Amino acid sequence: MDTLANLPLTEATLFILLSLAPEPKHGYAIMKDVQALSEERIVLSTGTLYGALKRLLEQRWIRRVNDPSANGDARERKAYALTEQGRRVLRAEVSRLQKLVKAARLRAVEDQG
Amino acid sequence: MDTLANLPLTEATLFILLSLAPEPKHGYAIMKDVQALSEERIVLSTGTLYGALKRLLEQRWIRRVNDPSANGDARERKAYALTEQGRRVLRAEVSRLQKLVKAARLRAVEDQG
DNA sequence: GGCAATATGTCGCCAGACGACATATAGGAG
DNA sequence: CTCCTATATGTCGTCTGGCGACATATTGCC
Repeated sequence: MDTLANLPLTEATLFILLSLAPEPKHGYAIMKDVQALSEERIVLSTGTLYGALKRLLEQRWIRRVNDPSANGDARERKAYALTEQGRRVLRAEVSRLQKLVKAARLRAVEDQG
Repeated sequence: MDTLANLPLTEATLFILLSLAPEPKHGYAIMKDVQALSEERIVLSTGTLYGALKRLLEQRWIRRVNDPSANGDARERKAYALTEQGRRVLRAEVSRLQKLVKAARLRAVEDQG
Protein backbone atom coordinates (compact mmCIF):
# COMPACT_ATOMS: atom_id res chain seq x y z
CA MET A 1 0.00 0.00 0.00
CA ASP A 2 2.51 2.57 1.18
CA THR A 3 4.83 2.66 -1.80
CA LEU A 4 7.28 4.93 0.03
CA ALA A 5 7.91 2.32 2.70
CA ASN A 6 9.50 0.01 0.14
CA LEU A 7 12.26 2.40 -0.83
CA PRO A 8 15.10 2.33 -1.55
CA LEU A 9 14.92 -0.29 -4.24
CA THR A 10 17.96 -2.48 -4.72
CA GLU A 11 19.89 -1.78 -7.89
CA ALA A 12 18.77 -5.04 -9.49
CA THR A 13 15.10 -4.31 -8.76
CA LEU A 14 15.35 -0.74 -9.99
CA PHE A 15 16.88 -1.76 -13.31
CA ILE A 16 14.37 -4.55 -13.85
CA LEU A 17 11.45 -2.16 -13.33
CA LEU A 18 13.15 0.42 -15.54
CA SER A 19 13.60 -2.19 -18.24
CA LEU A 20 9.88 -3.03 -18.14
CA ALA A 21 8.77 0.62 -18.20
CA PRO A 22 8.50 1.04 -22.01
CA GLU A 23 7.01 -2.39 -22.76
CA PRO A 24 6.69 -5.94 -21.39
CA LYS A 25 9.65 -8.28 -21.74
CA HIS A 26 10.60 -11.84 -20.89
CA GLY A 27 13.42 -12.70 -18.48
CA TYR A 28 16.28 -13.06 -20.88
CA ALA A 29 15.35 -9.84 -22.70
CA ILE A 30 15.37 -7.99 -19.35
CA MET A 31 18.86 -9.31 -18.67
CA LYS A 32 20.16 -8.02 -22.01
CA ASP A 33 18.32 -4.72 -21.71
CA VAL A 34 19.73 -4.04 -18.25
CA GLN A 35 23.23 -4.69 -19.57
CA ALA A 36 22.71 -2.18 -22.38
CA LEU A 37 21.01 0.36 -20.08
CA SER A 38 23.88 0.24 -17.60
CA GLU A 39 26.55 0.34 -20.31
CA GLU A 40 27.62 -3.24 -19.55
CA ARG A 41 28.30 -2.40 -15.90
CA ILE A 42 25.48 -4.60 -14.60
CA VAL A 43 25.29 -8.20 -15.67
CA LEU A 44 22.42 -9.77 -13.76
CA SER A 45 23.09 -13.35 -12.75
CA THR A 46 20.11 -15.60 -13.34
CA GLY A 47 19.90 -16.14 -9.60
CA THR A 48 19.42 -12.41 -9.08
CA LEU A 49 17.04 -12.03 -12.01
CA TYR A 50 14.61 -14.85 -11.35
CA GLY A 51 14.77 -14.34 -7.61
CA ALA A 52 13.86 -10.69 -8.08
CA LEU A 53 11.08 -11.50 -10.58
CA LYS A 54 9.55 -13.93 -8.10
CA ARG A 55 9.53 -11.28 -5.36
CA LEU A 56 8.17 -8.65 -7.74
CA LEU A 57 5.29 -10.92 -8.73
CA GLU A 58 4.47 -11.58 -5.06
CA GLN A 59 4.45 -7.84 -4.37
CA ARG A 60 2.34 -7.31 -7.49
CA TRP A 61 4.67 -4.73 -8.93
CA ILE A 62 4.80 -6.81 -12.11
CA ARG A 63 2.44 -9.38 -13.63
CA ARG A 64 2.60 -12.21 -16.15
CA VAL A 65 1.43 -11.41 -19.67
CA ASN A 66 1.36 -13.17 -23.02
CA ASP A 67 4.66 -12.72 -24.78
CA PRO A 68 4.00 -10.45 -27.78
CA SER A 69 6.99 -11.92 -29.63
CA ALA A 70 5.73 -15.49 -29.27
CA ASN A 71 4.35 -16.89 -32.55
CA GLY A 72 2.16 -19.74 -31.42
CA ASP A 73 4.88 -22.36 -31.23
CA ALA A 74 5.42 -24.99 -28.58
CA ARG A 75 7.91 -23.09 -26.50
CA GLU A 76 6.09 -20.61 -24.30
CA ARG A 77 8.10 -17.76 -22.94
CA LYS A 78 7.06 -15.90 -19.82
CA ALA A 79 6.71 -12.18 -20.29
CA TYR A 80 6.31 -9.65 -17.52
CA ALA A 81 4.67 -6.22 -17.43
CA LEU A 82 4.68 -3.40 -14.88
CA THR A 83 1.50 -3.02 -12.85
CA GLU A 84 0.22 0.43 -11.97
CA GLN A 85 1.55 -0.18 -8.48
CA GLY A 86 4.95 -1.04 -9.92
CA ARG A 87 4.99 2.12 -11.99
CA ARG A 88 4.19 4.21 -8.93
CA VAL A 89 7.04 2.64 -7.00
CA LEU A 90 9.43 3.24 -9.90
CA ARG A 91 8.42 6.89 -10.13
CA ALA A 92 8.81 7.30 -6.37
CA GLU A 93 12.27 5.76 -6.50
CA VAL A 94 13.43 7.98 -9.37
CA SER A 95 12.07 10.97 -7.49
CA ARG A 96 14.00 9.92 -4.38
CA LEU A 97 17.17 9.60 -6.46
CA GLN A 98 16.72 13.08 -7.92
CA LYS A 99 16.41 14.60 -4.46
CA LEU A 100 19.49 12.75 -3.39
CA VAL A 101 21.54 14.04 -6.32
CA LYS A 102 20.41 17.58 -5.55
CA ALA A 103 21.38 17.16 -1.90
CA ALA A 104 24.79 15.89 -2.99
CA ARG A 105 25.27 18.99 -5.16
CA LEU A 106 24.55 21.24 -2.20
CA ARG A 107 27.30 19.43 -0.33
CA ALA A 108 29.71 20.42 -3.07
CA VAL A 109 30.05 16.91 -4.32
CA GLU A 110 30.26 17.66 -8.01
CA ASP A 111 30.62 14.92 -10.54
CA GLN A 112 33.68 14.79 -12.76
CA GLY A 113 31.96 12.92 -15.56
CA MET B 1 42.05 0.75 -6.23
CA ASP B 2 39.26 0.49 -8.75
CA THR B 3 36.69 2.77 -7.19
CA LEU B 4 34.09 1.86 -9.78
CA ALA B 5 34.12 -1.78 -8.73
CA ASN B 6 32.67 -0.85 -5.32
CA LEU B 7 29.51 0.71 -6.67
CA PRO B 8 26.67 0.91 -6.01
CA LEU B 9 26.99 2.10 -2.44
CA THR B 10 24.28 1.07 -0.01
CA GLU B 11 22.02 3.89 1.07
CA ALA B 12 23.51 3.99 4.56
CA THR B 13 27.07 4.18 3.22
CA LEU B 14 26.17 6.89 0.71
CA PHE B 15 24.57 9.11 3.32
CA ILE B 16 27.44 8.65 5.76
CA LEU B 17 29.98 9.72 3.13
CA LEU B 18 27.73 12.59 2.10
CA SER B 19 27.49 13.70 5.71
CA LEU B 20 31.28 13.77 6.01
CA ALA B 21 31.80 15.64 2.74
CA PRO B 22 31.69 19.22 4.14
CA GLU B 23 33.65 18.53 7.36
CA PRO B 24 34.64 15.72 9.76
CA LYS B 25 32.07 14.51 12.27
CA HIS B 26 31.78 12.00 15.05
CA GLY B 27 29.33 9.08 14.97
CA TYR B 28 26.37 10.61 16.71
CA ALA B 29 26.62 13.82 14.67
CA ILE B 30 26.57 11.72 11.48
CA MET B 31 23.38 10.03 12.66
CA LYS B 32 21.65 13.36 13.25
CA ASP B 33 22.96 14.88 10.04
CA VAL B 34 21.74 11.95 7.95
CA GLN B 35 18.29 12.30 9.49
CA ALA B 36 18.18 15.99 8.57
CA LEU B 37 19.65 15.39 5.10
CA SER B 38 17.05 12.75 4.31
CA GLU B 39 14.19 14.78 5.76
CA GLU B 40 13.75 12.31 8.63
CA ARG B 41 13.25 9.40 6.23
CA ILE B 42 16.45 7.64 7.25
CA VAL B 43 17.11 6.97 10.91
CA LEU B 44 20.34 5.00 11.11
CA SER B 45 20.32 2.40 13.85
CA THR B 46 23.58 2.29 15.77
CA GLY B 47 24.17 -1.20 14.44
CA THR B 48 24.07 0.13 10.89
CA LEU B 49 26.13 3.21 11.70
CA TYR B 50 29.04 1.69 13.59
CA GLY B 51 29.07 -1.39 11.38
CA ALA B 52 29.36 0.84 8.33
CA LEU B 53 32.03 3.05 9.94
CA LYS B 54 34.11 -0.03 10.73
CA ARG B 55 33.92 -1.20 7.11
CA LEU B 56 34.66 2.29 5.81
CA LEU B 57 37.78 2.52 7.97
CA GLU B 58 38.97 -0.87 6.72
CA GLN B 59 38.45 0.24 3.12
CA ARG B 60 40.23 3.52 3.93
CA TRP B 61 37.40 5.64 2.59
CA ILE B 62 37.37 7.44 5.93
CA ARG B 63 39.99 7.92 8.66
CA ARG B 64 40.07 8.83 12.34
CA VAL B 65 40.84 12.45 13.18
CA ASN B 66 40.94 14.57 16.30
CA ASP B 67 37.50 15.85 17.09
CA PRO B 68 37.57 19.60 16.43
CA SER B 69 34.77 20.13 18.97
CA ALA B 70 36.67 18.34 21.75
CA ASN B 71 38.11 20.72 24.28
CA GLY B 72 40.80 18.71 25.97
CA ASP B 73 38.55 16.99 28.51
CA ALA B 74 38.61 13.39 29.63
CA ARG B 75 35.98 12.09 27.24
CA GLU B 76 37.47 11.56 23.84
CA ARG B 77 35.09 11.41 20.95
CA LYS B 78 36.02 9.69 17.73
CA ALA B 79 35.71 11.87 14.69
CA TYR B 80 35.90 10.66 11.11
CA ALA B 81 36.97 12.40 7.91
CA LEU B 82 36.71 11.46 4.26
CA THR B 83 39.95 10.32 2.66
CA GLU B 84 40.74 11.33 -0.93
CA GLN B 85 39.82 7.79 -1.90
CA GLY B 86 36.48 8.17 -0.13
CA ARG B 87 35.78 11.44 -1.88
CA ARG B 88 36.49 9.83 -5.25
CA VAL B 89 34.09 7.01 -4.50
CA LEU B 90 31.42 9.48 -3.41
CA ARG B 91 31.81 11.50 -6.61
CA ALA B 92 31.69 8.34 -8.70
CA GLU B 93 28.50 7.22 -6.94
CA VAL B 94 26.77 10.58 -7.41
CA SER B 95 27.81 10.52 -11.05
CA ARG B 96 26.35 7.01 -11.42
CA LEU B 97 23.10 8.21 -9.85
CA GLN B 98 22.87 11.14 -12.25
CA LYS B 99 23.28 8.88 -15.25
CA LEU B 100 20.63 6.60 -13.85
CA VAL B 101 18.14 9.43 -13.40
CA LYS B 102 18.79 10.57 -16.96
CA ALA B 103 18.25 7.03 -18.24
CA ALA B 104 14.98 6.86 -16.31
CA ARG B 105 13.81 10.10 -17.94
CA LEU B 106 14.48 8.65 -21.38
CA ARG B 107 12.25 5.74 -20.42
CA ALA B 108 9.46 8.20 -19.77
CA VAL B 109 9.52 7.63 -16.06
CA GLU B 110 8.81 11.16 -14.94
CA ASP B 111 8.62 12.05 -11.30
CA GLN B 112 5.43 13.42 -9.83
CA GLY B 113 6.88 14.57 -6.52
C1' DG C 1 18.06 12.21 42.20
C1' DG C 2 16.11 11.00 37.95
C1' DC C 3 15.43 11.43 33.10
C1' DA C 4 16.59 12.71 28.37
C1' DA C 5 20.07 13.63 25.13
C1' DT C 6 24.62 12.60 23.83
C1' DA C 7 27.84 9.00 22.56
C1' DT C 8 29.79 4.33 21.29
C1' DG C 9 29.47 -0.31 20.78
C1' DT C 10 28.00 -5.81 20.11
C1' DC C 11 24.98 -9.61 18.66
C1' DG C 12 21.75 -12.16 16.01
C1' DC C 13 18.31 -12.21 12.42
C1' DC C 14 16.97 -11.83 7.78
C1' DA C 15 16.63 -9.97 2.97
C1' DG C 16 18.73 -10.04 -1.15
C1' DA C 17 22.74 -10.22 -4.64
C1' DC C 18 25.52 -13.42 -6.75
C1' DG C 19 28.11 -17.44 -8.47
C1' DA C 20 27.61 -22.22 -9.51
C1' DC C 21 25.05 -25.58 -11.24
C1' DA C 22 21.15 -27.73 -13.99
C1' DT C 23 18.27 -28.11 -18.13
C1' DA C 24 16.31 -27.44 -22.76
C1' DT C 25 15.89 -25.65 -27.72
C1' DA C 26 17.50 -23.46 -32.08
C1' DG C 27 20.83 -22.43 -35.46
C1' DG C 28 25.25 -22.11 -37.65
C1' DA C 29 30.13 -23.81 -38.30
C1' DG C 30 32.96 -27.53 -39.27
C1' DC D 1 26.01 -35.20 -37.71
C1' DT D 2 28.28 -33.10 -34.06
C1' DC D 3 29.84 -29.28 -31.44
C1' DC D 4 29.35 -24.75 -29.85
C1' DT D 5 26.96 -20.55 -28.88
C1' DA D 6 22.97 -17.88 -27.96
C1' DT D 7 18.51 -18.05 -26.13
C1' DA D 8 15.72 -19.17 -22.14
C1' DT D 9 14.35 -20.51 -17.27
C1' DG D 10 15.24 -22.12 -12.98
C1' DT D 11 17.43 -23.82 -7.93
C1' DC D 12 20.72 -23.72 -4.12
C1' DG D 13 24.16 -22.18 -0.90
C1' DT D 14 26.99 -18.42 0.57
C1' DC D 15 28.05 -13.91 2.08
C1' DT D 16 27.26 -8.93 2.75
C1' DG D 17 25.01 -5.65 5.06
C1' DG D 18 20.87 -3.24 7.27
C1' DC D 19 18.39 -3.25 11.36
C1' DG D 20 16.35 -3.95 15.93
C1' DA D 21 17.60 -5.16 20.55
C1' DC D 22 20.56 -4.79 24.08
C1' DA D 23 24.52 -2.79 26.83
C1' DT D 24 27.04 1.13 28.90
C1' DA D 25 28.84 5.74 30.15
C1' DT D 26 28.61 10.95 30.49
C1' DT D 27 26.44 15.53 30.67
C1' DG D 28 23.02 18.76 31.82
C1' DC D 29 18.47 20.16 33.08
C1' DC D 30 14.38 19.97 36.12
